[in-house]
Amino acid sequence: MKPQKRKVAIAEAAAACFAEHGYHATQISDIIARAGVARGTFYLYFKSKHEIFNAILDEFISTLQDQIKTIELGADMSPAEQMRANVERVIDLVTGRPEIGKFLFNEAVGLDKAVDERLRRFYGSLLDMIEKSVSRGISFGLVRKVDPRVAACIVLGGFRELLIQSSIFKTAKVGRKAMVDGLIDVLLGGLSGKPVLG
Amino acid sequence: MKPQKRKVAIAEAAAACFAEHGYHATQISDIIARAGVARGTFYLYFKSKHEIFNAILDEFISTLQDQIKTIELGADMSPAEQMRANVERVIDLVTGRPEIGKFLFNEAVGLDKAVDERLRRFYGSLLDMIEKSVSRGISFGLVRKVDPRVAACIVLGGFRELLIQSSIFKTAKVGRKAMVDGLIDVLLGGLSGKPVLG
Amino acid sequence: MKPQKRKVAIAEAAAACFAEHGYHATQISDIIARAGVARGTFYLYFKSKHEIFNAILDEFISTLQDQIKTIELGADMSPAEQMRANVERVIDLVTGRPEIGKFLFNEAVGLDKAVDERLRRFYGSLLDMIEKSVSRGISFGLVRKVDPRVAACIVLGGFRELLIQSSIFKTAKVGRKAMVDGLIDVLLGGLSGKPVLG
Amino acid sequence: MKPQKRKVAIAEAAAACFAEHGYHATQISDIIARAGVARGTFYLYFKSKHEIFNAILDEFISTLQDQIKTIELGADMSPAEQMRANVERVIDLVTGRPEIGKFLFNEAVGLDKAVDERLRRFYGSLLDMIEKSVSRGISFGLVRKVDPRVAACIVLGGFRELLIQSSIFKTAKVGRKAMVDGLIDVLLGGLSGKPVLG
DNA sequence: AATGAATGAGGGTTCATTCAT
DNA sequence: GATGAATGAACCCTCATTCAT
Repeated sequence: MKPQKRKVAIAEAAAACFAEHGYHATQISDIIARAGVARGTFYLYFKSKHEIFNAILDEFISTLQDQIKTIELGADMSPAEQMRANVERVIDLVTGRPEIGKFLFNEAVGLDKAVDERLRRFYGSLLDMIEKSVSRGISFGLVRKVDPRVAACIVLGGFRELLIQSSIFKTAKVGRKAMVDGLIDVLLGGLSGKPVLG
Repeated sequence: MKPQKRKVAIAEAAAACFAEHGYHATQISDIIARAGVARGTFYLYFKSKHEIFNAILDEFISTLQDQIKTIELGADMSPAEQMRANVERVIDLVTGRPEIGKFLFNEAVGLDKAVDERLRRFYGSLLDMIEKSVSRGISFGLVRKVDPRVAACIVLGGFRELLIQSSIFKTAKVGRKAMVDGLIDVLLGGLSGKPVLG
Repeated sequence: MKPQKRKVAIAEAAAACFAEHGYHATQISDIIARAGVARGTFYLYFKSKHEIFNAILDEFISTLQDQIKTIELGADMSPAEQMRANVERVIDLVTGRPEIGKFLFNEAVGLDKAVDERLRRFYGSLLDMIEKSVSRGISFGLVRKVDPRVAACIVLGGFRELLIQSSIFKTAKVGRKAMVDGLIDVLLGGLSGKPVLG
Repeated sequence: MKPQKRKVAIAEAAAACFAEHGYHATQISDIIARAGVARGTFYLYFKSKHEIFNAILDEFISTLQDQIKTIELGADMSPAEQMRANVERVIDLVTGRPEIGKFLFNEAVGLDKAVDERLRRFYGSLLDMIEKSVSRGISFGLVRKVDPRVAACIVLGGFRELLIQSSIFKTAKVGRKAMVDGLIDVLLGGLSGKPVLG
């Protein structure tokens, strides 16, 4: 097996272990057993348990990041269509590789200061992006006058919870289309039957 | 110091340590140093590190649970007022005792199967509660026809993210009133200026 | 309760615990629970776990010792009768207070150098006593010419094993009379139907 | 060093420590210091202190057991010769490896219920074996009519005590031949010059 | 590159003993 | 005398990492 292939195989084994049992409950023994390599081999490819975790985290963050495109106003698709496309890509990614969701939404939190900081920055950048889109939407009259930061939190948190419940925990039995439609419907249309706050 | 007081003191020290560094990074030595007791004293009050963590988790869950009342239709307050009161109580709790938020929103996830299951059930029950409220709201014409489960996820996840960002991470500099108003405004009124999806 | 009575009560509780679970498996908590006294009270009467064990051992050794009288030639009873009386007294003691047997035959061995040494000396003195009796018996023509030390070992070990099996483990279902008769019969008469070794 | 050799080396170090200081007084540190391995290495070969103790106990029991052959009537050697051969083999074993005697006669008693039970069963099976031999001896007229269970206890206990005193404690300075001859002489011929109890 | 035996720092827990009340 | 909360030294075991082959 080519070195690069072996490295990927080990990383995949590790990702599966981490996703299944979490960082601390995963031992190097689990990873090498799953990857079918010897203990020493593991350390030929990764300096430490910590390092492989971070490498996986990096890759998952950027993979997820890649699915999310900034919403442009003058593009081919309307902003709503762009938003829908973003949502669909993320849903498809997490549905297809649930370990990414487990990693980024569940396991990696509270592990250590550095990891926490990375995740915080990642979600912070998503929030900033959403906030900016909302602000621009407001200035173009596409979005109601709402607090952009608050709205961004709700969009991000709401979407994440929906993904966790439906794609990871499976407690919300919602199909892909229903998820996208429902998410957009609720976020854009709101819950109230009539205008709120006057 | 009375035994009960000492037990509380140790639990508080532990909660602070767990909130600050997470479960694994917290050593018994940290807890007893913070509580100012000897090693043996800790085990006089708690059987193990695991047990004290669970005890704290239990208490935090029920404290948080206590802030959330089922929304009744025929009560003194209107459903919207009841919802606002719930939101305010939770915000006040987490603002006043941020370690509760850290515990329930961050640290406790991915620790061990039993803890995960407990948190999942807790959030599951919140989701069920919200879902039911939404369903009832729909049947009474107070809420638009939306997917109640999807809506519940968005309400829960949106609220949680807002709390995390504003009360814990402080990246969203939003005051209490702005949080409540913003949350209710966005969730009930939606983002779109005009009706969406027809 | 009078101090002396309390001390005895604690010692009895300890003896029962030691006999039942052995030295190491017995915790101070077990002893005080059984004696119904507080932890501090225990240390008012005994300096340490070690000390109470030794005190009990001492008492048991001397109680057992008291049952064994040196066999005198010119006494009222014949040497055989004196031997029988010794055997009967020991059997009665161990049958009536099996914890003495457990202590002296089982638990106390291998605990620590000092205890081992005490037991060894105790058994050593018994061996010496028996050896002397055998030697005198030989010189008076009451006992065959045998190696007195070897004979002493066999007498002591044989008797002890019989006691252990019948009075403690109950694997040899032998009544008191059968024990005494059997022991004396085998030891004095030997197993062989005809003269051995020429 | 080959793994199997290392395992044996650790076991031997442990056996020496246990024989010298007993189970509880022996620390893992003692064993690994004696074996010249690191702490982790110990646990590579044995799951726990308890396990290595049991492993050694097992081996010693079966080694001892191997020296003792059932006495057959129609064999090449006479029953008396077979008995003598058994005795000689056991004496040689315990003399050559005194730690076996310490283990089986001393240390392992009162350690824990399971160990006690194992030893009890081991000695019980020896007793049964001896008892059967005595019974058969009686029915063939080779042995006097005695209580076979009582006789078995005396044979076993007498032999054990002789071994302890001569090969382990060295308080009975008896050579190998004197031990065998003395033991057989006393057990078969008895102490009394004339028939006892009629 | 690959292996897997060896390492040892580190942490959770126990329990005999002390001491203030 | 009596109490029982507090103490802390001691010890077993784990597991990420190393290194000789």
